[in-house]
Amino acid sequence: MAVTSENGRRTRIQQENRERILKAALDMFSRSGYRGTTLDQIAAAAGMSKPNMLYYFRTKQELYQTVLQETLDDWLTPFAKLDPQGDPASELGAYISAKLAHARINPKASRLFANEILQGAPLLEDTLKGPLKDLVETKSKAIRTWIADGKMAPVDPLHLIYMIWASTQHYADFETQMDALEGTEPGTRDKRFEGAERTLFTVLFNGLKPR
Amino acid sequence: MAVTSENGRRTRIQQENRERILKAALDMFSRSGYRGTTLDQIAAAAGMSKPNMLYYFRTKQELYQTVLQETLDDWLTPFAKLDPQGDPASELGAYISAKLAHARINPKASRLFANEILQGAPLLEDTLKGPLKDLVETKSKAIRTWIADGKMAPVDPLHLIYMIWASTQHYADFETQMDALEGTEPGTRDKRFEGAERTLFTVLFNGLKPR
DNA sequence: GACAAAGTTGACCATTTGATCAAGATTAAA
DNA sequence: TTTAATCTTGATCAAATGGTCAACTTTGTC
Repeated sequence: MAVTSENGRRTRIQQENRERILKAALDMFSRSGYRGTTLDQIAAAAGMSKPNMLYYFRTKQELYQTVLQETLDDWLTPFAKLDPQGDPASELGAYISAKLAHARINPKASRLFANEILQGAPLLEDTLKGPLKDLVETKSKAIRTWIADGKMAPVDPLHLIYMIWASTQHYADFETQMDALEGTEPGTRDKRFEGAERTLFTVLFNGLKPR
Repeated sequence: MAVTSENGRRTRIQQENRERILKAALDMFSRSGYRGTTLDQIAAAAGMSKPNMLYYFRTKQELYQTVLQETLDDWLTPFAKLDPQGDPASELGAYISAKLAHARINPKASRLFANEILQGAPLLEDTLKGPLKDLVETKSKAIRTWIADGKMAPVDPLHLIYMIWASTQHYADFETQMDALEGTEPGTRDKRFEGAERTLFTVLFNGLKPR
């Protein structure tokens, strides 16, 4: 018997437990990767027995894919909002801010995603080659238009996008390294994100000014 | 009996086999991480039996640490070469080129490193908090001097360093994503690295011009 | 060529881990 | 309160995996 009835409705308990499990799974998978995480760990973190957890997600794969899919949606949203009608400074600025906010608020999602890409993205291939690719092409076109209109310096849109992704996600994915370099006194993390935004704005805006 | 004699000298066979094992280990660990890689896989990739491999590296940990340490040295070298006496454009330019070259030629080393940081860098903590931290502080000082001398725009050195690390390493760590977005026809990869260098130079140099 | 050291591996072991199952406990609708 | 569906878990299993060992082969030195 499936855990959700045919009509797809979920009981109160299902709702709560699925949520607890997915949260625990994100915690563990984002830190240790798929193979590095055990079902026992997730079950313990979710505060229930392993068989009970497997009552909600039948296999480790299914659990992992569910977590991954949910984080991926978060990841795509801000990029889709980039508006070709706006001007580059405010649009790219808003995008950078959104990406940094995501790295600050939900670093685990970013790490899970990074982990998956590092392993060769076996489960992400379809999304990357489909929806993401389409999105990238659309946004690249917008950037090219901005350039043609003399609103920003001529740079390859693709590499500009990579640069923004890289230097924002870095604050989530490499947080361990930054903590080691800067220490972890309270407040350090917030200051870091402020500094990141200031520096990215300075470099990118001056760097992309039309000339 | 240890695999290397007390005098630390290695036989011809030891030399060759260690090298083969380390290469195979880097291949596997960089793709699948520590937990995701099995000794059987590494032994097979190295073309020898598992017990024989364990004759050269007594445990999986020891093998992993050896690989990690070797890649780490590569990672640190170009950064150490950044010369405060030079001018920012040529020094940072050379550094960016070196980092991109490293990402192009040895992406596996970069991925192994990224993997380790993502997992919380349990084995790298000492290096990060010691040698790397010292290096970062030294180079930050150099950048601050450049700024004080009016040779470049005022930006937080730490975040500038992060930005350079992020946007160069990205070309190794997220290669899978880029391949999915751009396809994998022959030549694509080389063109990508050219475009990366061009774009990074444009954005960073214009972005960091003194004003 | 003799022989000690170095190198090699099939067979095996103990532990970990994803998954199953039967049996019991809880929940909610009537 | 009854009862069927839902929820929960201890016990258990089979496969995978890190590591050991004894026996055998190869290498290099005299």
